[in-house]
Amino acid sequence: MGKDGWRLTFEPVKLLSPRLNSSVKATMYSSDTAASPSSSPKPEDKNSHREVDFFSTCKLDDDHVVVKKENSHDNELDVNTGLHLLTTNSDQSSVDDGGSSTSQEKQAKDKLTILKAELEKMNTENQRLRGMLTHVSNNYTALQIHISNEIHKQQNQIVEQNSRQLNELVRNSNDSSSEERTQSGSIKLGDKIGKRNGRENTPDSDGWVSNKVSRLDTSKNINQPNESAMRKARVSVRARSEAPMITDGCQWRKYGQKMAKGNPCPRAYYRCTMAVGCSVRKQVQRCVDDQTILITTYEGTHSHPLPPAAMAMASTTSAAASMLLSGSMSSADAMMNPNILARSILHNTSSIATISSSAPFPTITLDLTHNPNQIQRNNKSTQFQAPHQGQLSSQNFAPIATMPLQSISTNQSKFSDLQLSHDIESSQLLAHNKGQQQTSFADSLSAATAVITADPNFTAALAAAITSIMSGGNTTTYNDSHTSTTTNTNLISNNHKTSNFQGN
DNA sequence: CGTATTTGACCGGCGC
DNA sequence: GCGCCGGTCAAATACG
Repeated sequence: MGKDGWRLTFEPVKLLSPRLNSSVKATMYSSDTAASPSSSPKPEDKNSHREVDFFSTCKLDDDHVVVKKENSHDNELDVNTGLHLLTTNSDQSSVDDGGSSTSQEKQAKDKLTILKAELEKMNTENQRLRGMLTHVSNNYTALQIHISNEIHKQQNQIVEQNSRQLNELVRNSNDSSSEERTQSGSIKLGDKIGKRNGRENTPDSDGWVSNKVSRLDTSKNINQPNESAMRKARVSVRARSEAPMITDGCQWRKYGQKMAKGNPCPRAYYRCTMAVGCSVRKQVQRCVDDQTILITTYEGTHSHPLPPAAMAMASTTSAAASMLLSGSMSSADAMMNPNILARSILHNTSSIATISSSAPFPTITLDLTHNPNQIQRNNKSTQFQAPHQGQLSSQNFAPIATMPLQSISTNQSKFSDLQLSHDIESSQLLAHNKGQQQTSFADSLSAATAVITADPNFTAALAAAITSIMSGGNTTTYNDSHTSTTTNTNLISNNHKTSNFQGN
């Protein structure tokens, strides 16, 4: 919008001061006639109708039509924020008008009042925009998930169709004596596919790991050789924290704890309790190498609105999971090309985000334990981040998707907040302020996830990594277990209806 | 007393 | 077939 537009739409702000109404209106009209070449007022009445035309031709929305209605307080809330750029000019014109009739002190008071009102309006507008941003962010995430699911559904249909066509070919090629037997076999295979698909789409399917995958499925379906290995994407977050669990804005209920092999620290299992049917679960475990590092592994997609505090983490995990799933990378491909992505991306960067190619679950790891200085210092060698327990050795854990160094540098000021270095952590521990520490971490994490998700380089790096894997592998397989990503589950028992917010 | 957590039992996958 | 392991369930317990 041009400068003229700003001035013209800003004029209603002056209506805050009734005393200035007449002069302001005069200014507005003069501005209208003099400085709106793009607008084309309809040649009707030159006063009242002209005002209507002015707003309409400035492409203002309904809110601004309201502004036109009356110079009441409602108007004050609907002023375009971009117009503040001309506040000085407009104020000067107002002051000039007033200066001719009142003292300068009164002018200053009026000006102060106007500025205060404008400040309030800006705050209001800021909050409104913030709300809109949250809303748009929510919609974006939901849309992304929906698109991903639709793609998977379509691919699933293609797989099923191809399977049936293959069976028909086999049946037709056989002689009449064996036709019946082959046909029954085809039906069985089709039934299996259908049953599997049906189960994946039913609410009963487990949104978590689904260890109860049928053996028949994995052994008989030639199109899905790695189904059991591609159940679901996980997003793992590594961060330094003394707290037993990081604060991510969601409500969790602990439902189990196990001693995992190779780690003296127990692994805790949590499920989201913000909604009854929410399938999101997470595992929390301390790193075996450095027990100050807390590894939180998320899986699933929230089926309910999230508070702003939880949006950052949820957006990050769901986006990362969607990206992983849309890659449709077979585990075998990844295992055979453990470093292909590392080679395909920048060599001289340290890992901020890593994708685990190890079976059984595609896992993306966001490492928040290194400060940017360390990252840049160590950029010579691709630093391996200790994998989540159960993610095998470094040979199998390929640090493949890395944030470009330039991106890190660009966002260094932001990342300096999120990279919880030892120094910061130690000072916080010395302060014995655990709550403050966790709040700081939550803020840092929010900032981190916001930066990560907003950074196109990060997305591009992940996309390039996945594309590289897909193009590098000989087989492009689709695993319909992806559809379970957003499938809700009823496994959560009814006695879990209440929850305790665990934000420390 | 209601709710959350703990913890042993159970289940399924997987390797040998 | 057996044992190991990860994940989940659910009764027991703790807690406010």
